[in-house]
Amino acid sequence: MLAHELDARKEQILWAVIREYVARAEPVPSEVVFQKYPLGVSPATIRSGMHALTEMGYLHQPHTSAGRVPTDRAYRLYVDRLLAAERGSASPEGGWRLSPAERDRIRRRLVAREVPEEALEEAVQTLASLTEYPSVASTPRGSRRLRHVHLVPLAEDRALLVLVAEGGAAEQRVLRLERPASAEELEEVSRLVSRWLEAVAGQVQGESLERLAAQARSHRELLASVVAQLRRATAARGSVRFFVEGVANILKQPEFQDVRRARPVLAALDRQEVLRDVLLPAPPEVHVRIGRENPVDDMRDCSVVAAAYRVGGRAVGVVGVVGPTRMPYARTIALVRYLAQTLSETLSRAD
Amino acid sequence: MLAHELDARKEQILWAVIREYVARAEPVPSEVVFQKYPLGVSPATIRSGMHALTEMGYLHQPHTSAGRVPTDRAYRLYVDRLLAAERGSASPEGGWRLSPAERDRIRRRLVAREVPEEALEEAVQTLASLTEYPSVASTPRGSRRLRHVHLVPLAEDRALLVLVAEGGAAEQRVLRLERPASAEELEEVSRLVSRWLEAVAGQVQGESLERLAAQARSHRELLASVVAQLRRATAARGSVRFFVEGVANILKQPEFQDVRRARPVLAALDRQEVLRDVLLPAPPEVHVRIGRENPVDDMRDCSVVAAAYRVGGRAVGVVGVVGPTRMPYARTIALVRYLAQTLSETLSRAD
DNA sequence: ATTAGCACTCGCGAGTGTGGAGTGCTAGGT
DNA sequence: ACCTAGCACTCCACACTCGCGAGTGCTAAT
Repeated sequence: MLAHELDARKEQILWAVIREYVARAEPVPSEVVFQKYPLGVSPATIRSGMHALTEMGYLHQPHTSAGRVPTDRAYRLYVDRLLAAERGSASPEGGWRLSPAERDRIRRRLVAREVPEEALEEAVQTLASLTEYPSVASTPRGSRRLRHVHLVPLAEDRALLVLVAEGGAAEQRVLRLERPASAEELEEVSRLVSRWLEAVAGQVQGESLERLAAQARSHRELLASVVAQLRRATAARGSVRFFVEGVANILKQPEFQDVRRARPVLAALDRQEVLRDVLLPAPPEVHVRIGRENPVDDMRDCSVVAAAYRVGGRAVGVVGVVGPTRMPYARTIALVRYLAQTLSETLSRAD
Repeated sequence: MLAHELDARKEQILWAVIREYVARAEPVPSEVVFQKYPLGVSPATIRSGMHALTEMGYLHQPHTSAGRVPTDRAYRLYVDRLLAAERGSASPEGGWRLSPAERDRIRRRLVAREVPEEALEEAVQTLASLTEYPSVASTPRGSRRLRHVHLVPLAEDRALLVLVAEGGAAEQRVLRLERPASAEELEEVSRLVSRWLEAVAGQVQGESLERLAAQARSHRELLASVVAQLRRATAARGSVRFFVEGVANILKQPEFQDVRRARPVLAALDRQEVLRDVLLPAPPEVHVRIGRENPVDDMRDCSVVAAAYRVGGRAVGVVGVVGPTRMPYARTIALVRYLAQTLSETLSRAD
């Protein structure tokens, strides 16, 4: 930690190297910075700045006669500045505005997706095609509070159990009946359970469910099945699945031309538990994880940009992309943020 | 087509080259065949046989001083023989028996998956881990015949529309109500629509739905929403999604070490419409598509082994794997077949 | 018809040389 | 004190050669 503060010139040089490297994917020499970025000083001076930045850990030099490459640390500083600048002013200096055309494209693809799954699928597809990175979304984590249940007769030996959660999300389970039940009986049990759910304010817990089962002897078997399914359902509601799209995009990136680099990343994207670790601890605002900041070692060459989406004001899931650390952060952040926001609106409307 | 019939020796040589190439992933020289496969003739004779097979289009020689590689045509012949042999006898010569341990592993992972989605997810995961190839399953194509519907009150302005299809599969949609409806009204409309569905034997078509809407003036708006959702739902029921798992596996294969070869395949696996083309026309029995037999050009270096799974006797979806053409077909076929069968049982039981 | 022997071809990896890119340093200028 | 031009130095990337080894196809012998 030689110097936390970079003087103005070093910062200019650093920004230049980052921008240039993001575009070229190759080490950036002083000459290029000199020509493309009007810093008003000669290549030699730029070199000396780059030298200092290298010692400070912001730049890396693959070998003696190579240009410089930004480190994770450089990107981190850059992104922090970016986000700070955005918060600072309405029309931020370092910010990025999506073109109206793109905004429109996103909106169009997401409106009128009634079924949440479809909306999510559409969302990751859109994100993957706009960013050209693998894109991921988690399924909404439903409220664990159930509001009421409904039993719908299907056949003599089967009924459909409809669970309605707080917020209106519904879910269904097929119930096998040990002995045939009349429509009236089903109706009665539905009402019984629903009333009870209201009574305990929707908080369903194992033991209380047992008590309920014990209470109503007359419908013993039927209630037992319902309880069993309720328990499974509440357990399952905690679990999250992921929609992933565009994994092949990662192979377009020059840094992943070597299969040995690409495979760990692709393998990680295949594993649900990895996605959980990488994506889920995303705070409501846009979140950026750069290189080794990722909790999974296989992702050390990647950055994750993610944002939570909301249903009815509550953050219930996450959308994001996984790309190389060399990434146009401003644009990616803007895209992910806008997509999360649009998705939130879509889902809140449908639900 | 110089000779459709291969004499016994040529066939022996061809089988040897195939088996050896599947194991080594490198061109097979006559010497290796001579040492590992007791054909009772010298390398020189084997060479002459290989030469003939090359002219017949069953083997390929990458360059002058290289061994031989099987062509698509060779694999096709091999697989045809394999399947024919299986049909011929109970304990087939070229057949492959899964070990009891593996059968057990498959069964264990699939039993007691109530929700079809979970079962499919589990199925592709299992298949991917056993074969080490990308694995795919299509969601069950539901019957388009609806049996009855149920409206469940959610809030003042919303109701849940539960659609029950022939066979018992159910599906739900959230209905927004333009004006509040009483529980009784919902009940009445449910019954109305259901009765009508029975009347037309569950065959729902656009125009008839219109007529229905016209009939019952008293619930005009409510019916209109229901009809709209019904139409969407029947449209959606035709659509199929795919579960894909283990795509990174393809990068383990030596033939896909070059990103330029791997990318088209991974990109194809990302595209739903490609999966549709490649997988869906699978007849009930196990189906094998080798190399250029695939309808998609990007898959020309791959083979697809797929089998339909059934619910209640009706083939409703497909599971399969995508691997290199160099593939242990006997084992892969056995795995896919057994998995499809087990999945069928699981789903038929749950549904 | 099969086989041993052999000449021939071709791919592959090691080793080498060279051009060029980009730096770091230093001496001199403002 | 800071900047810059010039230059020596380092090291990579690429091309080129060379020789080895692998595996074949042919031929002549059985």
